[in-house]
Amino acid sequence: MAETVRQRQKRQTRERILEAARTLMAGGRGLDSLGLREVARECGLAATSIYNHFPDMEALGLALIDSCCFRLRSAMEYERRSMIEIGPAQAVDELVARFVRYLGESGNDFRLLVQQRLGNHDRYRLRIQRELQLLVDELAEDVRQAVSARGGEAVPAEQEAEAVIAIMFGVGISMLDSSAAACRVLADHARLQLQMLVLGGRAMASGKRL
Amino acid sequence: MAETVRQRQKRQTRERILEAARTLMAGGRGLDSLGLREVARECGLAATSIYNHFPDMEALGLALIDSCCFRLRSAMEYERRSMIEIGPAQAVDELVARFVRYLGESGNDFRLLVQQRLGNHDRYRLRIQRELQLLVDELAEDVRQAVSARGGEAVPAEQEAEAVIAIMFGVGISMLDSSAAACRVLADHARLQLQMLVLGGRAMASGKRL
DNA sequence: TGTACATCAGTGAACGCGCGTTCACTGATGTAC
DNA sequence: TGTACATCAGTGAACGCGCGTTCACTGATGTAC
Repeated sequence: MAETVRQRQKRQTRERILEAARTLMAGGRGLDSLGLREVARECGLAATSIYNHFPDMEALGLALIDSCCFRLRSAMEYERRSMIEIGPAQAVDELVARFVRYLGESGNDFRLLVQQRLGNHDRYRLRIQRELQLLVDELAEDVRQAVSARGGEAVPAEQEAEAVIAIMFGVGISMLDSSAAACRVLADHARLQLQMLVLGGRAMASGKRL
Repeated sequence: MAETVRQRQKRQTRERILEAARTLMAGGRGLDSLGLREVARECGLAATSIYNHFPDMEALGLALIDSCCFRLRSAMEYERRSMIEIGPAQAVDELVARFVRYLGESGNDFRLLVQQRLGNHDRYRLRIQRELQLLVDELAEDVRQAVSARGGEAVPAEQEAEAVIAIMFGVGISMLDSSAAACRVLADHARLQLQMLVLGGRAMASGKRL
């Protein structure tokens, strides 16, 4: 059955609430300090109306985290598709370029996720950890596929993927506070660091050790 | 002139306040949500007494951040000394071992620092960014010295150091939520990832490209 | 050394404020006949 | 199609509570003579 007017309005209001919360988190505030009345004010609702959409503030926070996870996942999943076809050098460039684009569009999401990954709220934290692990797993799988498709030696793919994410996130965090010019420099850093890592993965796969 | 009784007591109370604040931050709460009365309760003082030591809550937060930075710096600075003398393989092991020990002793410090690095409070954030940059700079300098002492080729030291810190922090964050057994596995990951990176740095220094 | 005064860490009451949540209510939308 | 009733998103007042900060005060410690 088609959505009734009431259902549509309710859905739209819910989206307005989440969008308002997302707006308020810009600037790096902790999710701890997000206030119900503040969210209501931001989206032009009475404070109590929020309770028609979320049973309490915790549920609102979780929904916000979920939407951030979804956007991160979408951005990076699209990315990983193309990685198999192009070579490792281009793959690194693509990966960085897309991550930079994601940060430009959803930098505050990223900030929120990394922040809450360390927060005291178990459900938020577990949700984010799971999401990031999926990211690593998918990247590792792609590394495996890409390498085997090109007939290369086996590399420690899972470790390489983990390090790739760590390096990108590290640079990403620095980018959040940087000007556009500084971001370009940081993106160069990320590319170089990832190249270094991938070279090391190859070396290790062909038996080299420190 | 020697410290008077009053001065000593004041200093000790100040330390008690900071220690109480530090205790309360265990478990990953945001610094945003740390309350004055809560801190006072934790260290057995009247709430208003805090104002004899810190002009406001912001100053208390900043002092707390400072003490966390100091402990991180001390832990890692001691580490870096020995890096020049031993080889790269042992240096990686040492680095990871000391970082793991630091996390064991001051895991909550680390959590707080990484969290506030993304916070909305400019002074906190800048202080932490500066501290981490110093860590990277010192590590880069050591990489340069160690490599040149052993007659190796020039490696992109600054980039390597940045990636080393990113990888260690990434693993460190995962360790915060992990059992002792899982931590040992994660430490293995860190070692492998760092070895991979250093191998890649060497390859890159000798002209290899992707 | 003893005394009189100054300093100042710590106290408890009070301030105005915004918090999350509950409640009874309104009125537009949906539904059954 | 028209009507009578049910649903439920949104409202505004009210709750108890803890917040950061101020203030005048106490009494132990420090200092000058």
